Amino acid sequence: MPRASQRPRLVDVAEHAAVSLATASRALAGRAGVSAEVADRIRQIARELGYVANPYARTLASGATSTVGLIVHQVDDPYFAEIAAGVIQLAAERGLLVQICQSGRDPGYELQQLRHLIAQRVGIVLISGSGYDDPRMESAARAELAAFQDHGGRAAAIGRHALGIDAVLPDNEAGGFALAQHLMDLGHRRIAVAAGSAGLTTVADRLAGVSSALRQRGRSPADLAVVHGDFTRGGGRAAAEQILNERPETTAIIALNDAMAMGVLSTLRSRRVPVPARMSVVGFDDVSVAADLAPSLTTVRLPMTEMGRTALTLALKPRTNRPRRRPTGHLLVVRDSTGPAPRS
Amino acid sequence: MPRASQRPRLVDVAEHAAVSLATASRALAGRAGVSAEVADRIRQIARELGYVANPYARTLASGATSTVGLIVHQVDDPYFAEIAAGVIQLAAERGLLVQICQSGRDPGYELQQLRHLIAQRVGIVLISGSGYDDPRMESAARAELAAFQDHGGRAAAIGRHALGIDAVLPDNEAGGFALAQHLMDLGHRRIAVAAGSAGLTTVADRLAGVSSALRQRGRSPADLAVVHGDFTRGGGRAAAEQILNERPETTAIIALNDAMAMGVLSTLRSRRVPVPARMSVVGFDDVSVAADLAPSLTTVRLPMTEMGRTALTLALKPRTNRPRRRPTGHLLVVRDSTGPAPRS
DNA sequence: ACCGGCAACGTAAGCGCTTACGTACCCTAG
DNA sequence: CTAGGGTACGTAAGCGCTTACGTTGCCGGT
Repeated sequence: MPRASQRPRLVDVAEHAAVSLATASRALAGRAGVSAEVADRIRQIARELGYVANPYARTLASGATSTVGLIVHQVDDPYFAEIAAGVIQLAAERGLLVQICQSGRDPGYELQQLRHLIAQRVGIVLISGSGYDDPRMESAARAELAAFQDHGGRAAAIGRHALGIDAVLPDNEAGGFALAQHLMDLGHRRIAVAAGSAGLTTVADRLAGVSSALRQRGRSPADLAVVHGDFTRGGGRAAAEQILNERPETTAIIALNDAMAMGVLSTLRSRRVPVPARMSVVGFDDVSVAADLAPSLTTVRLPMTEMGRTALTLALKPRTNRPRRRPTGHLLVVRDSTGPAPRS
Repeated sequence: MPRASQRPRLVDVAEHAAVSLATASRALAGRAGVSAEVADRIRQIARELGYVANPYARTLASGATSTVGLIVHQVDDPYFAEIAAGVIQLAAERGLLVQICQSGRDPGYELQQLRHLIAQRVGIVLISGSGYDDPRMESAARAELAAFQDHGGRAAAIGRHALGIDAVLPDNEAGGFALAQHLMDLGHRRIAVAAGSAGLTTVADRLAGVSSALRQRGRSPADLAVVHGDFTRGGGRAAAEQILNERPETTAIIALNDAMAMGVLSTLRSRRVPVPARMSVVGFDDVSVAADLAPSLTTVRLPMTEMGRTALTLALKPRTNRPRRRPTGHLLVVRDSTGPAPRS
């Protein structure tokens, strides 16, 4: 069989430079054992020939992969898109390649994708999205990742903490707390929450923050009307419908992410409920469109792109005994979707 | 050096089945030359062992890659995110892995990414985004892709046509035509265009459609106020400012993509120009948020996710002599951002 | 003068697959 | 009964790298 590719190989470089394969390899890897002049000559020749190492051969020989696998729920969800953008940016700077997978918010499928990535021998796994409450799935993923790491793989999570790996974590609870506080400061007493699926840890955490803000003001979290949907615009629309129908006295809706907040705004608009005059709305994440909505959305900003970069940075560092947790900042961004509670 | 990975290898499977490497390989590849019973036994054992072929070894040996490289301008731009989602979906169904790169709208960097992907020996290259007017870059990319295809690589473009490879192409001209026609039907005579960078073929095509609609109504395209920015919300905001300042008589703005339309709406809102009462606005693409904006956006729908899938499908098919062009449908979606021209 | 040691290179053994080619065996036709 | 041919395997040669280990030559120290 003839050689498949016509690209120059390391032997070609070595021959041109009249050195052995080993020397050429060392020179290009910048490893010791080659005199400076020879190394320069080899590098020069490699450049002239347009030589780029075959990553398949390299990985096979060395066992060290340079590709990172990224699992997101959905790439066309702005939250994940921004995270992915961060990962891809940094990977490009480092000369790494990113293989991306969608889990479609399905824990079973996510586990399958994780296994697939590992089977494909990626060197680094980055997993984003909310953790699942389902102890089965979560511990299966945890086991998979532990085995992966034991064999030299690197892994980091973005926004989830129960996987036993390094994680970049926003303070979801403090964010929820800030949102609830902001609304109470504006005089709102009848607050409803448009929450994502009940099984997500992110939902639980953000909700806990809201509850604790209520408690701090001497109010019972039981007063809170919590409606679960999914973390999408459609979920937000449905949640808003339910809130308007079942809790007409509500004056403020906390959507636990921006996608849901957009759905909530959409429903309020079609029901002709003025925002914020009659109803205040807040979101969470501050995806980039949030500022351009009408009205612009009050929300908690998470640095998604940076979170992506940080996760990769973390995974690139030498592993520590115990998984590291890198907190991210968050910031309440007050815009036009919130205002004083209406006097009724 | 010890074996890096502890994963089962093909030899392990072969030994368990008491057959040779070659037989095991043939059985798992489903190739002829193995009796049915033996093949079944081998497959069974592989399953029990959790054997998954090492793609690095396989690619090195066979020369056939199973990874597809995807180049987009920016993953966190909804237009590209939806295309990427389509590609990733279909790739997952086919067991392929997607390596994704961002070009950041920079033709030079895009070319670099293209070279990088090819150097990384991907089997398929999918390139999206608008073509560039810069003949240097475009023909360099063209040459790179031609060489890639000559060595057995597969390539397809999404929304650009000058690369000499298979392409999935929306009818940008017809879309522009439909938008202009819609506005003229509503009585608008002072129309401005918030266009993307002048060097993009997509911009030229959409603009040509607008012009030809004007000509069809006996009006001169020279009347059109065309402002160039870039295909982002910021570009849209700036364009709208300029239009309001320099062409106050304008009653309708055609933004050549939805991102710009969002920027235009944002500026109009802050300048307190009622939409559509005083100004109509249209976009292009119909990204998923378009329907949830306030007012919801009249735009031309492009099936982005499907375009991504189609491009991969095209690249997967055996190559033809001449590059194929697969058109995509488009649809004028009339929503609340357009209305009759104000009587002044 | 001799020897230990180090720097600079070469040799060759893999990494885990695919696949061309060789071989044993059985079946059928002459 | 044997030649011919097909089927079902096994053998082994790579794919293009990395890297452990060997070899050479030169230096300084005693």
